[in-house]
Amino acid sequence: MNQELAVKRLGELGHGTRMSVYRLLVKAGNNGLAVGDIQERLKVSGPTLSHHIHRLIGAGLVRQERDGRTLYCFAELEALKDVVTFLEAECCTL
Amino acid sequence: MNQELAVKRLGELGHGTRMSVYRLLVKAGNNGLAVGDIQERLKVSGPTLSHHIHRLIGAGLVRQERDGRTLYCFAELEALKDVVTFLEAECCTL
DNA sequence: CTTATATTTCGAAAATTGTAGAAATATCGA
DNA sequence: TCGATATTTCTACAATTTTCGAAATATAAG
Repeated sequence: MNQELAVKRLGELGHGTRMSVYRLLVKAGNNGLAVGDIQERLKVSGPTLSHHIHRLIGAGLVRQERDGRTLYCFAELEALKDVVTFLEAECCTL
Repeated sequence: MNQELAVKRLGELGHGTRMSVYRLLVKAGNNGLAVGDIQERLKVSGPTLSHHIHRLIGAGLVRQERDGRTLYCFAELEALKDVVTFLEAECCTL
């Protein structure tokens, strides 16, 4: 994990809506959560939610799988764990 | 640690220059680092550096102490540790 | 094939962020 | 007091981000 990637992931999680999306996905676990379900829980428009989800995907923090008309989203837990490892190693006294 | 504060801190660290500043300060430890020394290491103008340092201060991640004409900056390690604790507790499977 | 559902892409406006030159402030030393 | 050093504040501009309505795409069901 290099600084550039860690910074990118931190930046994406440094936004209330995206953090809320990520936490919902973590809680949803292996079942994942449909985009529509996320939208129902957080109150944000479809286009806005889609935008944020795609930023999370771009940072490797979220993955999607389609099932028919429904797109399920999943948290990429390893991606966040790598960030935490980076922070502990590089930012907590050296 | 609530989500709002965690998000704020994550957002501030989600910027290359600010992350570099923070890491330099962590490495500097109890001696801290003068603003001028930071500026010498990272290549960025005074006003820009000042701006970023003040954002880190606003998030509680950095503290300053003046000694004569020199302003020393210090990393607030506990602030980051709290963020890490938040991430581990809230974002790594529940 | 037509309609309904799920989600994205397009396009555009408002807000925020990042940047640095110029000027201002703070402190020291002569 | 005057000049030098350290840093900030002011100001303004460019770039990015955030947001969402409208239109487009994808898939399923009838």
